[in-house]
Amino acid sequence: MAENAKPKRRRSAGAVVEEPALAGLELRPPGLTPVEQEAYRKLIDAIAARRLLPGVKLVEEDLAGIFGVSRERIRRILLVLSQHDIVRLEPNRGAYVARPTYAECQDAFEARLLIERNVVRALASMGPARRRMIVSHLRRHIGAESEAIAAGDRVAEIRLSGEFHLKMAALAGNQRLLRMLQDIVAQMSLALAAHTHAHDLDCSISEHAELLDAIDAGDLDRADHLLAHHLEHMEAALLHGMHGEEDSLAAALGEIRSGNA
Amino acid sequence: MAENAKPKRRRSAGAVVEEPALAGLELRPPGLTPVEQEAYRKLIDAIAARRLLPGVKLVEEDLAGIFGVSRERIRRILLVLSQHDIVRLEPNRGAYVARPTYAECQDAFEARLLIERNVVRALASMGPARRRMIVSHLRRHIGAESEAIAAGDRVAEIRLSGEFHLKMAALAGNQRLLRMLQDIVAQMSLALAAHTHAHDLDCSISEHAELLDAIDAGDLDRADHLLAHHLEHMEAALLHGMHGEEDSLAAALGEIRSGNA
DNA sequence: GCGAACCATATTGTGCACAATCTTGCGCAT
DNA sequence: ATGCGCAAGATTGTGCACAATATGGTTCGC
Repeated sequence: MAENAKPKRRRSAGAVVEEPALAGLELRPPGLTPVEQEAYRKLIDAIAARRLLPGVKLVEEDLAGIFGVSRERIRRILLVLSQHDIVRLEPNRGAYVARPTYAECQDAFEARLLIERNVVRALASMGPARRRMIVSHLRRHIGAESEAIAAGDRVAEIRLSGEFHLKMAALAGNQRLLRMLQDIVAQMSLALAAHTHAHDLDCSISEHAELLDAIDAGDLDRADHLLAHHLEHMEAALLHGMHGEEDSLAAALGEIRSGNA
Repeated sequence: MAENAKPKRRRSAGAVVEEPALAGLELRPPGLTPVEQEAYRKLIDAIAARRLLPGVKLVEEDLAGIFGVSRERIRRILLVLSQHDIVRLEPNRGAYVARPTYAECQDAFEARLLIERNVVRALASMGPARRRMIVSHLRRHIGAESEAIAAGDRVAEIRLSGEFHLKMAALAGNQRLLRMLQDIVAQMSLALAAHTHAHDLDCSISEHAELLDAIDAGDLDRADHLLAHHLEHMEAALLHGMHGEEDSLAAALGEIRSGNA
């Protein structure tokens, strides 16, 4: 009687089911109607897949037309996105896909390392049964990553690579840390798109597999070490790509890559 | 020529100045006009000072009258607050000050411990000169806390106690971690208000002083240990207060303490 | 007397119209 | 030819009016 009003859902998102902890992965910003959440998710997807690049102007009326909703709804969505540092709102000028600065990236990396180390530690120190469950799920995910690479599907590869980290966080069970990481991953995706030219090394899949092995074995130190390496790898690549261009002419010229449609 | 457009600011907020890193303390949600940010800040202040209790209904028109702005502005502010889990927006029912659940508090505590340990570690491992600067600032803050206690100003005491932690984060220099902690502290303030009856031990000031001594001495391990103790102290008190009442009759009855004006 | 449907009121949700602001392109003077 | 100013168009910002929904009390039927 006094239970929640969500009797029978689950088993609707296709492949990602059977594991309740993964339910938190779905983006559900509060205060938005289902229709708005849909559009919100599509925007985030577009960013994760690099279809929306940093600096692109998001014209309200255009978005309204694309998603088939009114301009005020778009307006609310943009406001929410701005709270998560995914969109930059300039007064009287409009909304732009965020272009993270050097300092922001450094901060984000520090936060990410902090969160993910905690996540991996949590996973690796769970009971054997639960750990087996988790590892099995993540191995399947890596399988999907491999397929995407084999098929040459660059977009899917990028998306799945980021999702791997989010799935780990979801499985660790802390909703708050998961949401923090979601924001960070999105921002990092933007930073990589903006400042990295050869983004061949977003996330090497072999490192994912090794990390998973360590978790499987319950080897805390090794898992921690591998993760730290993995992330510092990314950080070095990104921060190197950004080195010196920040707030400089190059960054300004980089803004050219706007252009709608 | 290619520098930022912030030539000479600073030195405007009265007592809290002379330290650039503390500038990040001021709440500035993006996408809100200055007028809206003002109202936003007042709402957060009211929550930090326990003048706004969890579960209280926030009627749009009332707030509009109080702050002297239009209803649509209030609407935007509430949407932003909902993104930070400070306000719960129920469709067609209205906005309510959030009442964190047991699970949310656990997650928040884990995140908080993670962030603050990193903050304290960062502070304690800074160079001697910088460390002296920081410690001096924080000691002055503790002085203010003492005064509030001596004067019997309960409201100021609560506010300053929470602010101590935020100042440490601000001085550590990571903006993103700071903002995360701001959200967590606000939520925790709500949780304490909602579920703790004798909230005499929000934060004991002597623990702040001890922690600061350890940072001053550059004693990483001791600082880390003291912080962990300090927070676990709080956690135990809160989670004990909440034990069993979650989603139960008690929680439902607790909603009675609404009443506007 | 009890319960259920109904209506009045209060509150939130949404679309629209217009105001404010920025951008762009043109023309004019130097 | 170059730079300045101005006007037209495009885009964002805001208030208002009305629709949709929830709430609480009342009345009617059993």
